[in-house]
Amino acid sequence: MGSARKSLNQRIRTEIERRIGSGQWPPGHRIPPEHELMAKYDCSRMTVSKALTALAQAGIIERRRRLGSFVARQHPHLEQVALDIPDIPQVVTERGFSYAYQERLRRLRAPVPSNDQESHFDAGDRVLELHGVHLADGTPFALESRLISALAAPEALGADFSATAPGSWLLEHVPWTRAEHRIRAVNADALDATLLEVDVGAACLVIDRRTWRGAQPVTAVTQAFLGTNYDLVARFSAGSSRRG
Amino acid sequence: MGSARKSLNQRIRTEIERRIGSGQWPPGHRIPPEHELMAKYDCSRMTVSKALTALAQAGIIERRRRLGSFVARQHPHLEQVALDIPDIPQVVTERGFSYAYQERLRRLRAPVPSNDQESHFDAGDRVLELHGVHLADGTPFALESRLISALAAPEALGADFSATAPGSWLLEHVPWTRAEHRIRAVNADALDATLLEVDVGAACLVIDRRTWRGAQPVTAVTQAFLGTNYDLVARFSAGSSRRG
DNA sequence: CAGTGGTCTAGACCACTAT
DNA sequence: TAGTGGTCTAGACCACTGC
Repeated sequence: MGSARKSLNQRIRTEIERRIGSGQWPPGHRIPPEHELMAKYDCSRMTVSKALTALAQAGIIERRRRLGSFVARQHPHLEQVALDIPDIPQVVTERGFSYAYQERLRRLRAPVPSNDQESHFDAGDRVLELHGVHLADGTPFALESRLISALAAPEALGADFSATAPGSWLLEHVPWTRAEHRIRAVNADALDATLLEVDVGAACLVIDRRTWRGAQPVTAVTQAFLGTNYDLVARFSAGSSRRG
Repeated sequence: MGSARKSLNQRIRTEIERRIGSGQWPPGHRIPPEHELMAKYDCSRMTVSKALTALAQAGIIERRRRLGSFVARQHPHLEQVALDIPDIPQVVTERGFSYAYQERLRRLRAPVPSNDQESHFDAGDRVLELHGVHLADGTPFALESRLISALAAPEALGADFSATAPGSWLLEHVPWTRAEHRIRAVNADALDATLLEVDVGAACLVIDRRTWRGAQPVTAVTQAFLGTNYDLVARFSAGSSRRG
């Protein structure tokens, strides 16, 4: 791939990653200490340190005082990969279909603390409850039931979601800072089956998402996709953890 | 919440994150330039730079020469969250059950290029095909069918997987550097249902995983969980992207 | 041109920990 | 005690880009 147009600390990082990726430096292998790398690359300690610190933050190496730096024995990414959470209108459009959101229910009510999906809302809060169907060329693509905090997003109460689906609207108006997701597989019940136009019992992929803005709960949403319609994709590449 | 025991650059980072998380600095807001932060915290530019660089790498702010640093308008994490991929023996053990892997099939064969899950293997390669059941206290917990490249892991051919499940064995012997995952929902077919001891048609969460070591394909595995048995969990917190 | 970030230097002091 | 990483300083030069 490319070359030269990188900073020195980036080149040091890349070279170490290459040795690890090729197996030349197996898990547990000791990486030369900073002063050796300083000599090898003829640079200051800060530069070496920047490269090694980045590798440590990415979980590729482990650094221990007095002992040195080592190729990580346990890939932390083993259990953590980047998951793409779908923006449904975007997914539908990318597949070449026309997208539409069909609202089925809208009401303002108090949150029910005993319900898992809404237990994070303030007792004094009110939530806008929205049920709807995401359509691709007029055919049901996914079901959505959502709660929006009136405290976090008062403008949502009067918003029109026929042009912009609630999820997209929220992203623009109330960006979140924290999110939790759960991914499940369920058999479609009678209502699901009717709305999705599938047989009762069909396997559906369900995503539960809850978001916060700081400490303030923003939304809780459950989206159901027909199993044969949609897969989630996740991946991990050592070295390009972000900005890839 | 802890305090004091943090480095200065960490405290600067945390304070900026707090202002962003609270909405005090909304998306698009300009963050004070480095020289102002140097004065405010009475420190050198390197220290301020370290804090801001970390925030930029986490996607929380965007930095542009001549213009300054700004709170990111579009959360890159919107569509990317950290997903925990389960290590099945660990999950079972954590739930307080005894774990066992029961091998159902083992054979060496050529990869079938037309099959999606094995198309990444070299035509000249041979794959060890393994089918098995993960048991929790003797009860089926998950099904697994796996292919292991003989080129990447020749020692696997003679390995005994009764003590260590194939996945765990591979982690120790042939760490991967790249992985791809697909998550689906399917209805259990007759065989699945028999092995998992559930009704035909029960919704199952299926994870397809393919891994590489550098350019060398290592393994392809499909794991099926009973929908009511297991949920995947993913989350994102701005600011504690790792190590958290 | 001037203001900003990107990177680097050549030191320094401290914390930690195997020996 | 000695070797290692963690952090910081007080500068420096350069690249980029809006004015």
